[in-house]
Amino acid sequence: MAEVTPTTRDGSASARIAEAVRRAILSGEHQPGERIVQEELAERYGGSRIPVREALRQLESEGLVRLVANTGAWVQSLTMAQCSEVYQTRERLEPLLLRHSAEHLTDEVIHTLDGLAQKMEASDDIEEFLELDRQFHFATYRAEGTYVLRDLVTRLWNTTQPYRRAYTGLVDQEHMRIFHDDHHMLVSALRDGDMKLAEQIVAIHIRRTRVNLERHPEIFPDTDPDQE
Amino acid sequence: MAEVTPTTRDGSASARIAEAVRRAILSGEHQPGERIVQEELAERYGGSRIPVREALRQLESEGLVRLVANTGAWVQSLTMAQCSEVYQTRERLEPLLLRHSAEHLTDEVIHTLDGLAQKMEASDDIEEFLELDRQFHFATYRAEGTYVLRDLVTRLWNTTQPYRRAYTGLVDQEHMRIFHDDHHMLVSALRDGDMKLAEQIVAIHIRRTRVNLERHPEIFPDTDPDQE
DNA sequence: GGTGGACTGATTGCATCCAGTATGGTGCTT
DNA sequence: AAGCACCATACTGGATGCAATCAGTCCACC
Repeated sequence: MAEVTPTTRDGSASARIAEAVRRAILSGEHQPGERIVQEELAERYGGSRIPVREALRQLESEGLVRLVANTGAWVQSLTMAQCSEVYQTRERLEPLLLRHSAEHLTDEVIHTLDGLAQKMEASDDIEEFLELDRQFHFATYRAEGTYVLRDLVTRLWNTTQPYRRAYTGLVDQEHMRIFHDDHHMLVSALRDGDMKLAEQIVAIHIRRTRVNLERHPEIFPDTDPDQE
Repeated sequence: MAEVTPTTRDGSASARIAEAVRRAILSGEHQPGERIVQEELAERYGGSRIPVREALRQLESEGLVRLVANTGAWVQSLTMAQCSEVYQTRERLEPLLLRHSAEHLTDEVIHTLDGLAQKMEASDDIEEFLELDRQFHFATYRAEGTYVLRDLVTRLWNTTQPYRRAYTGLVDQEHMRIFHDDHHMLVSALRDGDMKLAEQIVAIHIRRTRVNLERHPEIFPDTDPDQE
């Protein structure tokens, strides 16, 4: 999986564990709402509970894990409203990030994008599809120099990953067709260097996905047990 | 100081320390680039280094602290480019947050806003000014139910606080006049229920501050020692 | 039979202790 | 005198162990 880590600066155990748990959550190995026991992670990744706890703190700050004092940790689950909120945030931020990336989108990058878009269209495996989709969009986000915005967007993608997975399993041919069309249109706009259009396409693409997600309340938890 | 905590869910030592250090950074007690020694914090807040380390991990994730493995922790410092990036992000997000808050902006809230705007105009103390400014804007952000977006905005405010402080000390009468006018116009638009205008004012207000900040490169660190 | 309370097992939170690593200073070499 | 290597010190990273807290269960009582 690519582009999963928002902010890792050291190679210590706690960072390693944070990365591993993050991947486990994003890959669907740990489902939203699932309990996380410190000692299990410690044993699994070979260490004591100390680095595990630090990793969980970090993941909590990233919105992937929910900690309750003296009680435990759970994989964060979002209500539909919260998920929608994240998507609305992405609608605003990703066009901005794309704009910052404009100068780095060389012919070579665009060629890669084209390849990814086609490969995605040929894919019939959900996990592969999700991974390609992620690679595609982040390939367009190459803003360099500073990383605040890309980190932010990465986190937003991460927190909504489980619902993207659930939704992808439900989507019909017609919507999938439109989804792929968006990608091809984006590649085309970028090839023409029409950044204004590209930004609009990204915003619409995200919004389209959000609206579709909102049509499937069944993939979200029924009640929202006061998880602030 | 109000509205400082983005995501605190427990009352344990590590959460208490995180809160205290966060406040110390935001209040200017700890300057960007300043070294943070775990043991000093442990002694100061009464505890061992374990909860201190967890607190630092959390603050790192919030962008207030920078950790380097086996070396130490520093108060995060931003380059001008990074600071500008945060402001551009705010330009996109705060109007969205304001829109979500619309239904909660009762007459009473607007009266409070008006009071804050006037009090700010009368203030000649930088710290008081900064605090009032924060209170003013967050009083307009009352979106309830979900908190992702408000947490995000809180974090963005937090990471740029030191530079807002430095800039406030430099600003001249003319710019200050415009700054206050923005606030009064915002109150007026909210009073009229003209949310579209209100959103525009917020965006312009943030952009104006960003542009002014960019005119003062001297408040940012000269070099940017590869702090990713 | 249902409800309330006490107990027990499991798990978290934290402190102490030890090992590993980076930094700064000193002395030696060229 | 300048540069380099080495060493000592201070700090961080992690493991173990103990106290505190929560959840789930069983039993008594209504």
